[in-house]
Amino acid sequence: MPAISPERMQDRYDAILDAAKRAFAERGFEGASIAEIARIAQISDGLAYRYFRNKRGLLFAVLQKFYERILVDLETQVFGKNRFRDRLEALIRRHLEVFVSDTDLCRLFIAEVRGASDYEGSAIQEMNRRYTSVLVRIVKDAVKTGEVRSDVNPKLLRDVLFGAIEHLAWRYVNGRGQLRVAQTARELTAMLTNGICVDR
Amino acid sequence: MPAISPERMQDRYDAILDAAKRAFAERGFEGASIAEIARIAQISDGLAYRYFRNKRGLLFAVLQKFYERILVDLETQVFGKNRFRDRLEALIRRHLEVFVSDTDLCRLFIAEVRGASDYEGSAIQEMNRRYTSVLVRIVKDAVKTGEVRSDVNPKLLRDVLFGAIEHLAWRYVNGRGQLRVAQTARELTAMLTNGICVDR
Amino acid sequence: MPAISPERMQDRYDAILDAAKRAFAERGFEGASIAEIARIAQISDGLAYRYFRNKRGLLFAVLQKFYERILVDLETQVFGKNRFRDRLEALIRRHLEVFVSDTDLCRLFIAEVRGASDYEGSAIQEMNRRYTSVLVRIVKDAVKTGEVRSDVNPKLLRDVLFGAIEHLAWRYVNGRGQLRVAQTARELTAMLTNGICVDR
Amino acid sequence: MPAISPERMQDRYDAILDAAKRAFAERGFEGASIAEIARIAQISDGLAYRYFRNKRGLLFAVLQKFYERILVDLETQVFGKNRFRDRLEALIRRHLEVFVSDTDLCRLFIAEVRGASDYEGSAIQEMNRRYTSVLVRIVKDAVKTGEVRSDVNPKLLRDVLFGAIEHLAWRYVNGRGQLRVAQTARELTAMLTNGICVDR
DNA sequence: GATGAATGAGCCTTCATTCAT
DNA sequence: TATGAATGAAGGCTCATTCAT
Repeated sequence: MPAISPERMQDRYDAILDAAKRAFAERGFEGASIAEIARIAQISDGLAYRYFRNKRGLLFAVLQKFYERILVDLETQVFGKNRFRDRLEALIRRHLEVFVSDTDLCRLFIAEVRGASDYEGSAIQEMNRRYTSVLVRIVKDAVKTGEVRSDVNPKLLRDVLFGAIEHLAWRYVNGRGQLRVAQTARELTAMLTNGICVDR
Repeated sequence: MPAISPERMQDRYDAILDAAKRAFAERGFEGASIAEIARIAQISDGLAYRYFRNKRGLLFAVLQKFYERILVDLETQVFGKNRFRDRLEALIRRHLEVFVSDTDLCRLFIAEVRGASDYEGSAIQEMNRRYTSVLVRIVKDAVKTGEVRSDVNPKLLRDVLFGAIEHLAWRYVNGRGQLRVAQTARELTAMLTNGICVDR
Repeated sequence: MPAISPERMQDRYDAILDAAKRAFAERGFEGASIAEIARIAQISDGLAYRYFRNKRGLLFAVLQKFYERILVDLETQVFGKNRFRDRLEALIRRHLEVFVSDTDLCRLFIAEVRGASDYEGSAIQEMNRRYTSVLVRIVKDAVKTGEVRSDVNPKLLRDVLFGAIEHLAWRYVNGRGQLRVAQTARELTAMLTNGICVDR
Repeated sequence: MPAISPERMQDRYDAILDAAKRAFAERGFEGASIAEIARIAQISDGLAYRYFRNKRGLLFAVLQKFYERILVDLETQVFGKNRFRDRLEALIRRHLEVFVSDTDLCRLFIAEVRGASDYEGSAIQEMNRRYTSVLVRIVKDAVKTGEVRSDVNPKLLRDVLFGAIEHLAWRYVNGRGQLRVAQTARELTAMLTNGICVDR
């Protein structure tokens, strides 16, 4: 018989994760302290280290959970459509929406993790790969159906799309300007599918 | 009458800046210490605070100087061409080249400054604006000459292009993969000018 | 009626003691943790505190058991001889052998216990007293038989002998140099019995 | 011109060293904290790290200074005599006196340094070597003059003597029993020079 | 102007021990 | 009896910044 019930352990785990999410979101990784997180979660400092390897592991767990959630959402939205253009626009829209609904977590990932050395080979990187591979899959499908030209480089497109969105969402994430989700999704879809030049 | 000549002051300034550039490039902002920078520049710790407000100001000065240099290079390359496609490809190629020639400074900017709160309203941000506005200018010119469709959103294109390049250069900056400058410039130009779809 | 059989309790006790012996020997007292000992003994952390007062008590129990073993061995060897010189050499040889066969436990005792304040009045100290009193006994016997001068101070001799051996064994215990047991026993016996000076 | 005078630096250095000596002596190495030492020396915590590498370095510096002092004293006393027995007795007496006059430093060295891994190859070890080599020197001299038998192993004698003294002084150092310096010096000298046996 | 000594706040982590289950 | 979750104190060290010289 364990000293505490599995339910309570799970509650603790969730409480710590939630506290960390809030603290990291509000103050960033460096700015937040284990002591603060423990206080919010109403646990002792040391207990955090029983549930998570260290402060960094806590950050990764927060983002892991985040990615699990948005990955399911993305797949649901994208594969609910059949035509490539609809799928692409759905992907763009959904991805933009994440920046609106989870602004702090997005900033956290971009600012504190994606550029760090321990990102390489991490579980977060694997989640990111799965997330962006949704685009690669729909492009490959569309090449088969003839909707997309066969000489298109899917990985370049992936970089273009996710790089572009991150770039334009960054202003919003940092509290300046707004993010017109539907309109941007339409425009970006058109730009990528049709190109910007008059004649070709 | 100053105690030291203006020339010597400038030398000092340059020496500190150069030392900071090296230290920040090698160890990142947090990893570098004022003591180390002072040692490289062969000055005392305290003197650094006479030339720069604080460690952060030193970082900004390093990147300011960097931006001044690459801005001139970009304009030279881009406006040396006449046709829009050539200008676009030149811009992309030049921007990619910067990631190759100044890898550390690019990582520095992306990882340590662009996501920070003090970037907003800073001189660095202004330099970044000037740098990316080169693209906006050539697009507007091309709309006038009929090379680019008039319904293209220049700012969206700017985000797409610079976001895309940053995204694909990030792998290279972090030491994994290589950066095929010429080929990527060609492919990306084609993707943006022609679009990815077969019919439109 | 106990919840577990006395046999099982004894097994537990022995398992913990053995685990502690290994952990302390490998990492020293500070370096070893209760958690590690519990893991080796396949018990929980808390259970260790039912069998031993605390970490320190565990260490003392380990050394207590050790002393019980070497005390019997020493008496067997020493009192198997009749002449004083033979007894003395046997004692020295046996004592030196312990440093070779139980190097880690010797270091543990010397480094972590003998200099500590809680050694005073402890059961370990009592064991040590019994161990060293073997020398005192054979000296007193030898004074009666006329083998040893009656003005010899047995306690001073005890300090000289055990201090000397510890001093010369310390190098060996710490991994530098070797310990020539038989030769050292002979030389040391001669030095103490005959003295170092030519005339007297 | 330095920011503070060399005299003031030396004063600081001495103050820290003295504070450390007191703190270590009273509470042992672990028991003393940098904060406490800094408070006694009336400096800030951080400043201690400018004068000494770390807490361990501080301890070594304290003992280094101690050894320098007692080495000079020992040589003065020992080489003030001519005959071997007088020299030996002077060495023993002087060494015993150190345990009386600098009890805490002796305990510090024995308990906290001599058994530690960083002692090996340290400056302290070198000082210790010089200190004990005084005995080796007088023995070799005495072999030449015929006072000591030529088959005596000087290094074994060194271990016997210093090991013996440490052993018998340990009780005193730990506050139990007293240390009869003159009497012990006489007895020990006799024991070592004449041996303990009646006939040989 | 230049120095570098001095400051002191700040933070992660470990681990012996307790106690609810 | 046994578990192991929970506690929480404790401390060395770094480093940006200031200021006396």
